[in-house]
Amino acid sequence: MSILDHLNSAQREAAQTVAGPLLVLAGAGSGKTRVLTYRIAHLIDEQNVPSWAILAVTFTNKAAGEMRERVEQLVGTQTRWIGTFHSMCARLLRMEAEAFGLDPGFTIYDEDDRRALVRRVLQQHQVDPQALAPAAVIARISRAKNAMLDPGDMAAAAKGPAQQRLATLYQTYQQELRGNNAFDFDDLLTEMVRQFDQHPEVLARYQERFHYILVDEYQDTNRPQYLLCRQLAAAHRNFCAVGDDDQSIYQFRGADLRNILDFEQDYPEAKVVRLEQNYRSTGHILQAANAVIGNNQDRKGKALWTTSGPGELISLVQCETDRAEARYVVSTVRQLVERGEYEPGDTAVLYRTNAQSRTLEEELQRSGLPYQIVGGIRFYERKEVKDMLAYLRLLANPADDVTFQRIVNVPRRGVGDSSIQRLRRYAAQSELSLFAALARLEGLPELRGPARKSLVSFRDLLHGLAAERQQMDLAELGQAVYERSGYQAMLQDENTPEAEVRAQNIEQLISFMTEFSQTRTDPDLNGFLEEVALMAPIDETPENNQAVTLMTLHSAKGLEFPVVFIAGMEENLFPTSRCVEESRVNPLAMEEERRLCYVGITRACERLYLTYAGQRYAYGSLIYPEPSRFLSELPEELVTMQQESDPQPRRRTPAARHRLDGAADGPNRASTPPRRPAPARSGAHPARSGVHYEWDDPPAVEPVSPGTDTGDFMSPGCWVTHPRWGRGKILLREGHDERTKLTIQFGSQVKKVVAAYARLEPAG
DNA sequence: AGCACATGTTTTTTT
DNA sequence: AACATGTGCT
Repeated sequence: MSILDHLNSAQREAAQTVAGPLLVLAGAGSGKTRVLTYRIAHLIDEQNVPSWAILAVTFTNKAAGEMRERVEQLVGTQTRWIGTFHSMCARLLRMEAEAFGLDPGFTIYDEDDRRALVRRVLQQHQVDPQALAPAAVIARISRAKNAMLDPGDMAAAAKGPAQQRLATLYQTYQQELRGNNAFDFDDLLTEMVRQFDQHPEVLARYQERFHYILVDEYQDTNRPQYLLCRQLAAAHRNFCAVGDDDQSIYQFRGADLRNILDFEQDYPEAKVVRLEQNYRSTGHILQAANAVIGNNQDRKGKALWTTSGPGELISLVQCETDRAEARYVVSTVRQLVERGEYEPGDTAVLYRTNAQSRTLEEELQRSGLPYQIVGGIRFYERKEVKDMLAYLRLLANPADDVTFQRIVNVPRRGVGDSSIQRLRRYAAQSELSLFAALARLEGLPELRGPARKSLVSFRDLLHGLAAERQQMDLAELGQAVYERSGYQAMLQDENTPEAEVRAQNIEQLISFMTEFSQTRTDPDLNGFLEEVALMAPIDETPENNQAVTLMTLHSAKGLEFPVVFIAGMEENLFPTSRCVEESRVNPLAMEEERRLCYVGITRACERLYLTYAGQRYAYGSLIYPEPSRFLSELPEELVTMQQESDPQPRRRTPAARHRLDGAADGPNRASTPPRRPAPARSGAHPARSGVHYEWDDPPAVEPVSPGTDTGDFMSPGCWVTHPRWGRGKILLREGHDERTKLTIQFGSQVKKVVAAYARLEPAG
C-alpha cells in the first residue's frame, strides 16, 4: 500500500516521477496541491529522501503553511524549506550575508517606502513629480529589475534623453537603497541570482543540498525566479514545476508565460504530465470556464472535464445599481443559509478591485451575516502599525534613513523640516546615516534650541532601546517602544474612538510579536520584520470558515468555494478600462483579464452568480457601465437571467444629477416620479442608459423597471406564453415596431425572439 | 512649527 | 469618496 494509491493515474504519475525535470500542467481543480503534497510525502516516506533536501516554493505563505501541515499529517515529518520565492531569498540572503558581504539587518522596503524613496530621488535630481510620476518611475525600475537589467544596462540601452534620465534615476534609487541597507521586493530576487552568480561556491552548497525542487504556480514566475530555479536545479535536475498557463494573472508584475510554455526547450529531457480531470466544479460551471478561456489565442490548450453532473445553471444577475448588487448578494446568501443548503462560510464574493468591497461590506454589516474581507486596508499598512514597525526597523537597521525620517517626529516632538534638513546636510557631509549623525550631534552646533533638545531625547530613546534590546524578548521590545516613544501617551491624550482603535491595533501587533516568539525556534527581530514585510493579504487574514469571504479575484487564486459570486461584471471594471484601452493596440492585452475571469469562474464548486450593475459609483461620481464582454462569451444554455432593482434608489449627488439631467431631456423628464430612479432613455446617450443588457448588436433599449405601466403585454416583467417553450417572463425589449426583439426567460432557458414572428400570447 | 483649508490624485491586481 | 500633498496663515 503506497501513499500514492489515493491519486488518480495522471496524478500518481506526476507524484512518482521524481527523477529529472517534470512539468505538470494542472488545470483548475485538478488536484494540483494534492499532487504536490503527495509527491513530497512520497519522497520522504517511500524514497527515503531527508526532508532538508527538498525545496518547495509556493505562491503565498498561507499555501506554504497548508502544504507543510498536510505533509506532516501524511508522514509525520516537518519540511523546513517550504515558502515563497521572496521569503526563501530573504532567508538565504541573511543566512549567507557574511559570504555575500551584506549586512544581515537589511530592511525590506514595501510599496510605501519605495515611493518615499523615489520621491526623494526625484527631488535630488530636481525632477518635477508632476512631469514624471513617481509611480511611473517605480514601474520602469521594477520592469528593468524583472528583466535583470541594472542601471548600467539601462543606460547603455537608453534611446534618447528621457530614457537616459530614467537610467540615472534608477542608479540613484539603487544607491540610496544600498546606502539605507535596504532591498525592495524585486531586489530580493535579483540580488539572490546575482550573489549566486558571483559566489558559485555558495551556490554549489545549495545545489548539492536541494536534491528535489518543486515550484507551484509556475505560470506566474518571472525572469529572476526562473533563473533562480535554473541555478538551484542545475546539479540534480530534479525540478518539478506545476502550473497552468490559463491561470497566469501576474504578467502585469513581470510574470513570464514563456517560463511554462518553453519548459520543454529549457529541459529537453523533461517529462510532461497533464491533469485535466476536474474534481471541483459542476459540469455547467466547467463548460462556462472552458468557453470563456477558449477565446484566448496564447495558450497551450486544454479542456477540463468532470464526471460530476451538470449542476445548477449559472445565474446572471442584472442589477440596477451597485447597491442593489450588494443587496442581491446578501439576500441570496441569506436565502441559501435559511434553506439550510449552505453555510455563510461556503460562500465567497470576488471582485476586480478592492474599492468594490465597501458597498458589499456595508450591506453585509446590515444583514448581520458573518463576513471577512481579504486585503483592502491591510493590518500592516495601517499608519500606527507602520509607525511602530518603523521604530523596530530602525533598531534592526540604523542605516535606514527613510525609516528614520518616518518617525523622527512621530509622535510630535518639535522636530520640523528645517531641523531635519540640517541634520541631513550634516549627515551627507560626514557620510553618515541620519542615525549615526544624530549620535554625533556635537558636530552640528548650529542646531539649537528646543529642536536640539528634542533630537537629543530622541537619540537617547533609540540608544536606550538598542542597549536593552538583548535583554528583552520581542514583545517586550514592542511594548517598550510603544511606551517610551510617547506613542501610547499620544493616543491616550487624543481621547477619541479612532485613537482607541489605533491603540488596539498596536496592542494586537504586540500580541502577534508574542505569538511569533512562542512559535518560532529562533525568533529574532529580523525574522519578525521579514515575515511582516512579505505577507500577502491572504496570509494576514485569520482562518475563518464561518464567514462569507470577500476578496479580489487575484487573492482567490488557488482557493475554492461551494458558492461564488463575481460582482461588477462590467466593461471598464472587469475588464478594467486600462485593459480595454490597451487592447485596442494589442489584442493580447485582453487575454490576461480573461484568464482572471477564468480563475474566478473555476473557484466555484456548485453555484456561480455573476452580477453587474447599470449604475455605479466610481471616483465619487456616478457612472453607467455596460455589461462585461466576458458575459457574452458564456454559452446561453448555461445561464439563467435575473434582474434586481434597487428598492431604495440612492439620492443622487449634485454632480450626478447634473450629468443625468444633461443626458435625459425628453418631455417626460419632469414628470418622472421622484421615488423611482429615472428610467434610462434610449437613443440619446446609450452609454449612459440605465439598466439593460445586450447580447450582441447594440440595441435601442427600453426602460427595464418592473411594473412599467405601458399596458402592453410585451413589456419587460410581463409573462407570456410561447407555443413551443411555454410560459416565460420578458426580461428585455429592444428595437421598435416589427424589429422589436424580446429576451425571455422560459424556465431556466433564456431565449431571444423577434416579437413580430414569435406567436406570443399574454399569460397570467 | 503646526494648523486649517484647498486642491489634486487615485483604482487594477500583489510579492 | 478618501487620501495625500500643497499653501497660506497664525
